[in-house]
Parts: sequence; structure tokens; C-alpha cells
Amino acid sequence: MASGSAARKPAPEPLVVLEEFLPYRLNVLAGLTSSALAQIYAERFGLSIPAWRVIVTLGQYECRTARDMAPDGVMHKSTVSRAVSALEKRGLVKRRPNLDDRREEWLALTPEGRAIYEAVAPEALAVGERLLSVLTPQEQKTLSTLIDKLTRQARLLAPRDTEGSEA
Amino acid sequence: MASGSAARKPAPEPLVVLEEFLPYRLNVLAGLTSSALAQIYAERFGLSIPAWRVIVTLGQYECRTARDMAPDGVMHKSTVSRAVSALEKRGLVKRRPNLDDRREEWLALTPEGRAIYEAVAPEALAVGERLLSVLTPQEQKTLSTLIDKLTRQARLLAPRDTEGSEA
DNA sequence: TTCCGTTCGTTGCTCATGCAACCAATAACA
DNA sequence: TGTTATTGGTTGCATGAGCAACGAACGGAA
Repeated sequence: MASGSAARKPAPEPLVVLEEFLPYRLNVLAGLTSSALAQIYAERFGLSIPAWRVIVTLGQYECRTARDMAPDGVMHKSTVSRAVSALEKRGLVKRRPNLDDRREEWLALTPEGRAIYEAVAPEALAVGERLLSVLTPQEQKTLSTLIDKLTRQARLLAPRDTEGSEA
Repeated sequence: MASGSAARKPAPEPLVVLEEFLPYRLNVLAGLTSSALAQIYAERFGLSIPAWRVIVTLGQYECRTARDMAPDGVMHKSTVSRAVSALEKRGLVKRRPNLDDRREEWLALTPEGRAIYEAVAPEALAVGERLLSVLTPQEQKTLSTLIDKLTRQARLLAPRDTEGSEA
């Protein structure tokens, strides 16, 4: 049929509507929330996002190696390495050699690091809460489930591998 | 694994559990999907994410200005500017001055640009579909609603201002 | 007209990030 | 024992993004 050869104003046929495209919408949402959080991390405490993740992880587990910082390869080795270096230089993190395997090092928060952790964490949580406050508890639970499902699937689709840690 | 004697002490009191923290999970998910898509954009067509967004937007609307590329300030002016320059240099986008307002320019896909659009779009959509395939239609609808609610809220919490595009 | 405030878009600078190459230590195996 | 393959972690390099400062063009007001 006449597939509209006329060059008129409306586009021939939009194959993708960006505002409805899931990956785009996820990116926008994630970007906005990052932006909201980065304001706290960066402006108030001088932490980058990787640094924040390291701090939180160490706050959770007390003692881990650099490799454990990116459980699913979310952060790059180099990203973690640099974040840890910076934190060590600021005296927020200390390293201790692991004598059982001298390739790796144990990481832990210093008292100063823990102090920052205890200062940032509640504020970050508050942002998370404020975000979720527009959802009912039931919706929150649903969201959590959906994110998990999608993340699992996304991990299958993404190249993201070639780097040690597989599921 | 090093079955070492190293004590993996539970931390005093974990204030934040990263794996349960919504912004973190959103970031991970968005990162994974971006990664999956970037593989198509980049490896197969040499497009960056901003470039892809420009192409898709022009594929949708035929003719827009650079400012319209970031409707909600998702991309920075400079990001759009550079993406457009690169695309123009590759002959995928053409500019025409807007005689009514010579500050801005009309942008449109060239035939070559449209060809790439028509090649990439279906593949990108396919990735989106494959992602969503783990959700039931009902879940997909729910997800869409939740994302919208969260995005609206996140936009209130994020600084994201001082830049042209208002609310 | 001229002056001022605003908006569209570009560009220089800086820094964060990803990749890949690399070192050191361990593991696997002949 | 030596020899090779893997793994934890660092670093050089190049690319990418944000910020801010800038130039150009418009709108409004005298």
C-alpha cells in the first residue's frame, strides 16, 4: 500500500517511543535518585558513589577484600581500587595484609570512617524512605520483587562477564 | 576460596544493607540494562547512549531542536551538543537554521541516519522485550505505574534545577 | 534605537570511568 | 620441582560527562 512517501511533519513511523522504553525510563529514574543521593555523598561528605558503596559495605561487614566490594561486578576492579586508595588516603579505611593469601588485603573502616558511615547512612536511608513514601507498603513489596526479576534477567542479557565472579 | 582463619565478623550494627537499598538496586538494574543495550549501540553501530537518544528522538519527531533532546534535563546541554556534532560529522543528522529564531537549529535524520535508526530500533526494542519477558503483562503494567510514581517523586528530591528546562 | 536580562548552543577544563596491560601471589599439574 | 594458568589488585591511557564561562540571538523596556 501507499506507505506514505510524502514527507510531512509527523515522523513516518516511530518505531520506538523513548518515554515508554523501559531501559530509558530505568535510566532516568536511577539517574535522578543518584543525583539526589550524590548531593549528600559529595557535597556534605566528599564521597563519590563508589566510595560510598565501599563505606557502606565495610559498615555492613566490618572486614572484606576489595573484590567483595563488587559482588556482582557492578563496580569495576579499577573503580574499587581507586575508591579504596582515596579512602585510605583520607584515613577512613585501613588495609591489613591477609597472611593466608598475600594477594589480597583485608579492608576495614577506621574509627573516622565509621563515624562518617554513621553520619551518612541515616541521611541516605532518609532519601530512600522519602522516595518510597509515594508507594504503599504493598507496592513497595511488589516493586522489590519486580526489580529482582528484572535484575536477574538483565544479568543474563548483559555482557558484564569475562570478569571472574560469575553467579 | 581461602578457607582461612580470617574472621568475617558481623559488623556492630549495619545501618544500611546495600543490597536492599532501593537507589542502589535501581542503579544496578539500570546499569545492567544500559550495558546490554550499549553493546548494540556501540559495537554494532558505533553509537554512544546520548547519540542513540538523539537518533531515537529524531526518529520519533522528525524535526526537533537540540534543547528538545533532553525534555526533563536527563541529558546535559553539552552532552547533546557533542552527540549532535558527532552525528552530523558522520552524516547521520543534518541541521537547518531556524529562521524564526536563529539561536536554535532544526535537527533531522538524514536518509543514512534513518537507515541506522531503522536498523537499531528493532534490536533495541527486542532487548527491552526480552527484559520484560520475565514479567506478566499485569506486572509490566504495574511496573510502569511504579516507575512513574517514583520518577515524579525523585524529580522533586533531586537538585536537577538551575538549568533551563523547568519542572 | 540602546541597554539589560534570558535563552540556545558550543567549547575548554577537569575529573571520573572503563579497558587493557601488568605485577605479584596462588593453584593446578606434569 | 618447574611450568603454566588463574586470580587479586594497581596503573597508564583514552574516552566520556559535567561544570562553568562564553558568544550569539531574542524579548522587553525606556
